[in-house]
Amino acid sequence: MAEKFESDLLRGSLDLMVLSVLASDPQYGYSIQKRLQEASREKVRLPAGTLYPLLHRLEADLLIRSWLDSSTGRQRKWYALTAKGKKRLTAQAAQWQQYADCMQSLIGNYLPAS
Amino acid sequence: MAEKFESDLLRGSLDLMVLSVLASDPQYGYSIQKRLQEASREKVRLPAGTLYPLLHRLEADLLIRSWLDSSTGRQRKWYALTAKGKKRLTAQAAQWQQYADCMQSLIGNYLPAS
DNA sequence: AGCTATTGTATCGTTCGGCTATACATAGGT
DNA sequence: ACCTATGTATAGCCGAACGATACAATAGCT
Repeated sequence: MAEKFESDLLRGSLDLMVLSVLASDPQYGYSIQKRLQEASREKVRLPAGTLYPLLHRLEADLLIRSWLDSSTGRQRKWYALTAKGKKRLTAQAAQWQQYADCMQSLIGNYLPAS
Repeated sequence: MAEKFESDLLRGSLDLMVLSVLASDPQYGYSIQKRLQEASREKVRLPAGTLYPLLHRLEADLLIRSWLDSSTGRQRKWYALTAKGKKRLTAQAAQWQQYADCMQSLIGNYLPAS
């Protein structure tokens, strides 16, 4: 129970996960981490060394934008989806769906009876 | 149409794909390549530089075993699942299903109307 | 006979993302 | 005083997927 997914499984999907978390409302790094953790029932636990470089990449690609909030004593860096990011989210989600369908048809026979 | 999946999406799933292709009957490298290509409707096209190292890894892990067939003039290297490989296949398939469910719940809202 | 595409296996070096380890700082509880 | 949780960040390692390249036998065409 609560054993993490293999790292390589996440590869190529983490961007999509983070974009989807940011879709509903702005978040800061740590809250993204917690949300993902919660939404996946502890199966996705992004180490800081994964999360922050990822956010920097997304921002460099203009998929998200950020601003600092120092008003709360503890400094937080908030992130929000850009228009480009929203487009990317729907595009990536659609592609992921196709990919999942493909995998499903390949491995369907070897899945435990549901 | 027939545009390939991004490489990173495949990452961590390729092992599973190949194992599933080998589950029904033994195959040689080139036939695996073609089967996967066909089963995915051209969306998965494994380059030789990906496929052969992958097969060597699986064999080193004792998930598959191989033998040469030189009787047909053109030399082929056949691969078959080992008992360990079969177990790995079902385990990986189950894990993938969980992962897919997790992704689904995350991105479900941003999927095009089905 | 010569040419080309397909079949078939293999390795080298590059690229790039996720990870561990490390660093630093504030807040709250005991 | 100490420890945990919160919060952001970087450096360096590791390993898988890839493009390029190599080599060889076969099939089909003209």
